Amino acid sequence: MANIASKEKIAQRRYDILQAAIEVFSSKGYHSAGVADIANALGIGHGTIYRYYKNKRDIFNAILAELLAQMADVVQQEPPSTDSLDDYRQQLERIAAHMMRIFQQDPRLARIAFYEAMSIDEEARASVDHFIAVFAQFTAHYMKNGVDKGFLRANMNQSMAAQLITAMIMEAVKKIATGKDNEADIQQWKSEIIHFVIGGLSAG
Amino acid sequence: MANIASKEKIAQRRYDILQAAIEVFSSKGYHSAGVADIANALGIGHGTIYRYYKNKRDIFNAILAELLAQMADVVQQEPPSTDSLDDYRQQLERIAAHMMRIFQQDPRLARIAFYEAMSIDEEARASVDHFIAVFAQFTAHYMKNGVDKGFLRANMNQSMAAQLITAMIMEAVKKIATGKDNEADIQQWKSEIIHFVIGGLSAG
Amino acid sequence: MANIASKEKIAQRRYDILQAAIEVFSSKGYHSAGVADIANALGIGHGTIYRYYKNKRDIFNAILAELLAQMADVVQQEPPSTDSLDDYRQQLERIAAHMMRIFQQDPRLARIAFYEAMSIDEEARASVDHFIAVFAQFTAHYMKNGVDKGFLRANMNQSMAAQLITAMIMEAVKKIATGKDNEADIQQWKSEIIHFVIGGLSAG
Amino acid sequence: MANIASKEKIAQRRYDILQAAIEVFSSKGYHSAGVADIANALGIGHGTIYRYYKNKRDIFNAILAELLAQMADVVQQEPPSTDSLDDYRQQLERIAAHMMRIFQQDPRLARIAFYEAMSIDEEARASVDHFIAVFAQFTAHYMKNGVDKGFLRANMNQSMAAQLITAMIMEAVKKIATGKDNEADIQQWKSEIIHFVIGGLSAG
DNA sequence: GATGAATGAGCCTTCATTCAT
DNA sequence: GATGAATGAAGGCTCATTCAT
Repeated sequence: MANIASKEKIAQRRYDILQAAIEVFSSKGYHSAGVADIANALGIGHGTIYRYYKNKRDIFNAILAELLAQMADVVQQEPPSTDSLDDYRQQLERIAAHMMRIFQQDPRLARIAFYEAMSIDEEARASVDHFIAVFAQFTAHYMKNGVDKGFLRANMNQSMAAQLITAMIMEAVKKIATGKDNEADIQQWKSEIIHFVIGGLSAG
Repeated sequence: MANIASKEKIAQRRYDILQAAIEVFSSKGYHSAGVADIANALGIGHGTIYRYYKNKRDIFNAILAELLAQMADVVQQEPPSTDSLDDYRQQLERIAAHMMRIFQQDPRLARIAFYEAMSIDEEARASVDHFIAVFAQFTAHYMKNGVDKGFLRANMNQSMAAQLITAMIMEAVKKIATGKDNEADIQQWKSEIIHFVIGGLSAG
Repeated sequence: MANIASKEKIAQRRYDILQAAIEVFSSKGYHSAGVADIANALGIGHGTIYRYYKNKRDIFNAILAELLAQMADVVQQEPPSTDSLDDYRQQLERIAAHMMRIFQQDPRLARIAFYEAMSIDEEARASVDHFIAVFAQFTAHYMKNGVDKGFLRANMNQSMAAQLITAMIMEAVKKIATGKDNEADIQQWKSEIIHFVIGGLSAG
Repeated sequence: MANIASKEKIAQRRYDILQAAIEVFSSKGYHSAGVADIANALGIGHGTIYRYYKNKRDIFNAILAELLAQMADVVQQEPPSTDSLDDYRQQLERIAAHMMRIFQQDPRLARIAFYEAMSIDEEARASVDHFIAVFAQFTAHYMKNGVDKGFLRANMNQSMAAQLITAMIMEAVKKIATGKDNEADIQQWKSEIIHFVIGGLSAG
């Protein structure tokens, strides 16, 4: 029992550190932020941090992993295929909405994933790139399904198209995280993306 | 005469340092790269660097400024308006091609502009963001023209649409810089973007 | 309790660093001395120094402030006025003796206050100059009292006379700190100063 | 002939550099001043300086040597002995006046001799100290003469008294150089010093 | 378990000096 | 003779990480 309580406490501490680190990394940037800044934000000794994370880099990893897992959920919750253009449109809307919601809830994550992670080291960048690639692969998969079923046009480079759609979604995500876009704006971002995708991809 | 020769030499040295810095910054990242690395790459003393640039940050600024100027040329060389959907399509193609060419010629610049610059400090990030915003404004302007002339649909958020187009172009640019895409791939990227834009925006 | 012990330790460390810095600054000079020299003298890492003082200059400031405070005590412990030439003579003796004792105990301080401080920057110099000025003002004040009470001659420039007395005391101080003067020498220095002052200032 | 002209030119250049160095060293301080600052002040290349002086330290040496020589003149022009208290008083006045004039003409020298020189290295400090000692020895010599001839009291430490007189003169010199004392002030400084010395030393 | 004192690798930057032109 | 480009020693300072308490 004590063990369980202890485990919960540990988990809580790890979580608290992560939250503080998100705040610190997103406001000062990974390189300018010090481990001591994170500890200060929590009112704990900075040595304590090292009892929960191997090092500064490890904290960032944890943030990133958690965020990427959250983002991965977006596609994993989707049915692997749709049966009509309208179905696909709705799926696209759900995915975009879901993705935007993550960053609307915690806009600081956008800076961490899209800016800081890209300049720490090869591994961090690869980690994000890999997620984006996987996301794009899902998208490509949806499109292949649409082509196979005939509701999307065949003469496209599915991979590239998927990457462009992904880029549009990510762009909207960044803008929503960065700016002060409200719910109506989010609807518009989705609407504009849908226009491009449906208009650009639909068969005939 | 001596003065002219000297000025040329100085310009050459500044250029050499910039090139070495591009290599070093893009391969190790701004933060991990030292001024000494740049000097070593050139086989000169690191003190010499400071005769040509105020400090490490100043070198990065120069790289960024040069690159953004090059990118700004892309839209500044374009006519401010087009008269038909086909004209617009061609303009879009030119812009995308031009932009991709810059990074195809020196792919290292992509990492510098899109990754490193975002994590150095507020100023560097703002500098890139501002360029992107201006670029998107040009795009928005082209679209307003199309709406006014009736060859683009009126029911769009011009600003958002412009930003999404910009995001697609930048995405293609990054991919071309990062990957080993050849001329054919570049054609395809353009083609896919055109499909999205024309399909998604055209009237009727 | 732990806190108190900690505070004591911190105070001790600050004191140790100050002592080492006095040694290093007085033997090599402020400019030639490195923070690493101070750390080496203590057998500690140089980074440790920065936990106790903001920077090299701050260490010097602390030494100087401490010394000037000690010197300020000399006059602040004196009664503001005396009633006879003999009283005044005795006061002068006390002041000179007190001042000389400070530097006899730690001769290295003389170099720091009178030589190094003068060449670090405007602020350090002003700091010493200000102290000297205040000291001279006290002296001038004592003299005005003597003139008012009639035991010192009226036809003098009190400010200048005070500055000259101060200069004599400081000169003796420097000589005592620099040389290997013993107790007897100190008595003589005092005696000679008294001769000048009493002989030069006494009324009638 | 060409040689003579050349020698004159060289001498002129050395002199110009010295003057510029006096300005630069006295305004920024020896350590903060760069060789380039001196060259800039003259509008010449900083490499040129090294054709006239071995190094930065050598320039300072030259300034100091020149100044000390000038100061040495003050006592060397004096008769080795005087025959009455009044003669001695007049000699003292001449010496003080002469010394003050040097620094009134070029107040920048005060900072160089009394402040900067003390913190460069052992040699520079020794150089100034040696001059002061020699100056004090002359003064002591004058006093021994006075004691021998009976117009100065015998019960004094001639060396210390001489050093105190020297200190007073140097103090007045510094004040005159630092402040904006006019001719009348200079007279007063002399007057106050005389009062101390004559009052403090005269026999009976 | 928590703490924060200690550490030193590492990096930017300055500037006196040299020397090829 | 004059120049200023090049150099690299030198040093101040930061901060991630360790570990004794």
